[in-house]
Amino acid sequence: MPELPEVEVVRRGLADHLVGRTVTGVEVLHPRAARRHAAGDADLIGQILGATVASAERRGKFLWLPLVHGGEPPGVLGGEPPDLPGVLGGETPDTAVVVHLGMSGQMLFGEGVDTHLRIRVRLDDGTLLRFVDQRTFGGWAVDPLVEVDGAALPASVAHIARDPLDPAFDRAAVVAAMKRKNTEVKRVLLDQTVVSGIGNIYADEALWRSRLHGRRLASALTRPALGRLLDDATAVMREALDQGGTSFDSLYVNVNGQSGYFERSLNAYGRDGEPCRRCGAIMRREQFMNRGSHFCPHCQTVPRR
DNA sequence: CCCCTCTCCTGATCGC
DNA sequence: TGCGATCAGGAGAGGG
Repeated sequence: MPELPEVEVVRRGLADHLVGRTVTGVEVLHPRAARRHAAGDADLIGQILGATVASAERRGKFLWLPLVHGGEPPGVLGGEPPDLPGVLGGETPDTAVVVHLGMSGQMLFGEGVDTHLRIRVRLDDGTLLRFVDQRTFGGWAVDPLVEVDGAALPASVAHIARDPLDPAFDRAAVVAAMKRKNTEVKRVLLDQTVVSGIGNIYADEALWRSRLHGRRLASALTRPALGRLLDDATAVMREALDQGGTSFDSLYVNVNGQSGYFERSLNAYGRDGEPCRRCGAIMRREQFMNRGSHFCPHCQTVPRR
């Protein structure tokens, strides 16, 4: 399940391979991959074809590729990277391809035969970019870029809060927003309009580190406790990103398991029935929000309610 | 506005 | 061996 660290690994790979490249071919092979593009497959293709990728951006779990359209390819044909981020050949992008990996999406470079190939893009240097997605929860769309709070965001990403790795992330404001929520704290961690990038795995890990049960009410926790929880979520995602750099190939993220990180470093997710690494109590799993929640019943006491 | 439930999808796995 | 049921969950639509 790609959450912030896995998506950031993908973003870096896209930045390395796509910036300055011009799209010479696009095929949409499965209608669900373009369902978020309201104007339809043909329009999506038309907006990407011939465009040049200016950069590779991310907020939370959303990726996007700002596009420069028309005319001369920018002066990077000799391989010179653009020196102004987000600006290529003097043009400012006003649209972007938004990519969400959903549950199982992968962005892969090179020729390949994939059962779940959804979109293929040919680039001006001859390479092929493949969007492969088994469960089809992911997809692509082309959106106008809009300015929100000093950031240029695709319209469909405008409602997503900054993530903890964003230099402009406002920790105090997020803690205050968490405190205002009259709902269980795990819901708040997963609410991408409060803080983005955290999914089910890192929510469980952060709650374990903070010794909090996810069903505790956010509004009943102290601001310092909420701050520590946010810091724990940030730390676990940073550590995962660090390990992602070594245990994942930068372009071939295995979202279905078997990475070094998932084998070694998870303390909560998927460890039900095993001893807590802190106290030895047997970890438990319960249903919450139609998904699994993993916790230590000794370290993370269940609220009465 | 706020909160919460449901739905989309397909491969792996399990029990009979 | 086959087959149906269950499970996994990000995000948004829609209900209360």
